[in-house]
Amino acid sequence: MSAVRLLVLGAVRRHGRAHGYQVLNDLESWGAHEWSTAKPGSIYHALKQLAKQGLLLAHEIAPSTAGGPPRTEYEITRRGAEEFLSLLREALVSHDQRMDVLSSGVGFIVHLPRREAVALLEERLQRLQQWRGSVTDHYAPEDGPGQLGHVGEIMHLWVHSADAGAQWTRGLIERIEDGAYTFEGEEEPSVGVPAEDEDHSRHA
Amino acid sequence: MSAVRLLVLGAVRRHGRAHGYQVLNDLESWGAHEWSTAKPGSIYHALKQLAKQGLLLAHEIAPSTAGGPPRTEYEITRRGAEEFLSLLREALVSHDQRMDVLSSGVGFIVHLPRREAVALLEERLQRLQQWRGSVTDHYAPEDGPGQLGHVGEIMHLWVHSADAGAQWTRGLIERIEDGAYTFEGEEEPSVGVPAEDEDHSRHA
DNA sequence: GGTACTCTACTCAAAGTTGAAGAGAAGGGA
DNA sequence: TCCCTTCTCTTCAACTTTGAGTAGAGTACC
Repeated sequence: MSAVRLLVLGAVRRHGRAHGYQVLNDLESWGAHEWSTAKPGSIYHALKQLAKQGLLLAHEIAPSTAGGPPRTEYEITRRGAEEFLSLLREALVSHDQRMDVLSSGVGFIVHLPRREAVALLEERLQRLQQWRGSVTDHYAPEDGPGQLGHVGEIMHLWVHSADAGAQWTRGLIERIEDGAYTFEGEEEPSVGVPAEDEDHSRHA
Repeated sequence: MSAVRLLVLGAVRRHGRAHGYQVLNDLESWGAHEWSTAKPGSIYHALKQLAKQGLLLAHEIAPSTAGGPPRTEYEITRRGAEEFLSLLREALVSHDQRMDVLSSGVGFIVHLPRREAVALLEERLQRLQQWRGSVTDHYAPEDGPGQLGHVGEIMHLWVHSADAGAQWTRGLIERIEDGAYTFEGEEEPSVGVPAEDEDHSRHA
């Protein structure tokens, strides 16, 4: 899964209607050019592909002043919005070793209801755990331990990073459960709100 | 930088001469199919490209039994070996958010002299540190802290992962300095060796 | 001795990514 | 006014990656 689709879809969604350069600027303002593969080429390409697949609707705009490049505005479709949510869920849940996917997911996390966000992050924890197990298995089969030599350092690296990822995820879950940020369907900025009624049965 | 070139070059180097399928199996035996993008398509493609660029030499093998696909064996060239070392150094040093590059680097680290390995990892530490700084800068400019909202979680994620990476790197440096593993130019399996004479001026 | 499975070995079209470049408009100073 | 730079907006060729497909050869069962 590439982060670009999620990023582009999310950016267009925010604007209602946007052309490539706006999307570009949006992503830049989020710092996305630092941590993702979203460069002009990829973005314009993604816009075209998404339009071809019916997830965006392309409107050709004839430039009023005559001259200038033919610009195209894009609008998100119903299917596009669905795809956005589905990519977002996938990004939060999956242990994809590429951090840009996760970062994008975090960037859009407030577009989900608070409860779902927590549930997805908990699913993420489980998958991390499971993957950690599969790594240690793969590198310590029946030949006994310590036979690996320096290649065992690769396993070490992955385990270390899985643990760090899990720790970060737990921190985020905690902050969200404590009422940080404003999620989909919530109105008030949640500063110092007491536990909400509908929320007292978390972890159910 | 893609991990595939390094991986393929390293695999061919080990064998002296290898065809695509051997490389594939090699990588699989290192678990590389789990943590890298090295799939059959990428590997065959990389072999062809590397040959085209003069880093590998292609030998067409006419199949003895007549029939079967036309297989090609590859041999590493002098320039290929140089490129291998250069990619390896880059992989160890660069903070490339893709872990497959680092993993490949670790997998080949013993093909460098012990001293150089340590030096490169120390360089890596510095770069991580520097990058960590640039992330916190980007997300906390002049608008005062705490204005970020949930997007600040992205920064949190990156900082967390930079710290985890640094910690792992320090651990590896320590193990290497303590004599673990056998590096380029060393003969004996280094169990319990005392500090070597040529090595007492590390950190110079 | 057929048929089903797995292993060896490679190819290809479609999609994604990179890095550079193109071309008009807008500002600003000599 | 003319030139220079910077900003807006997009395209393109070259390269890489993906995911599925092709195809022969061993082997193993019943």
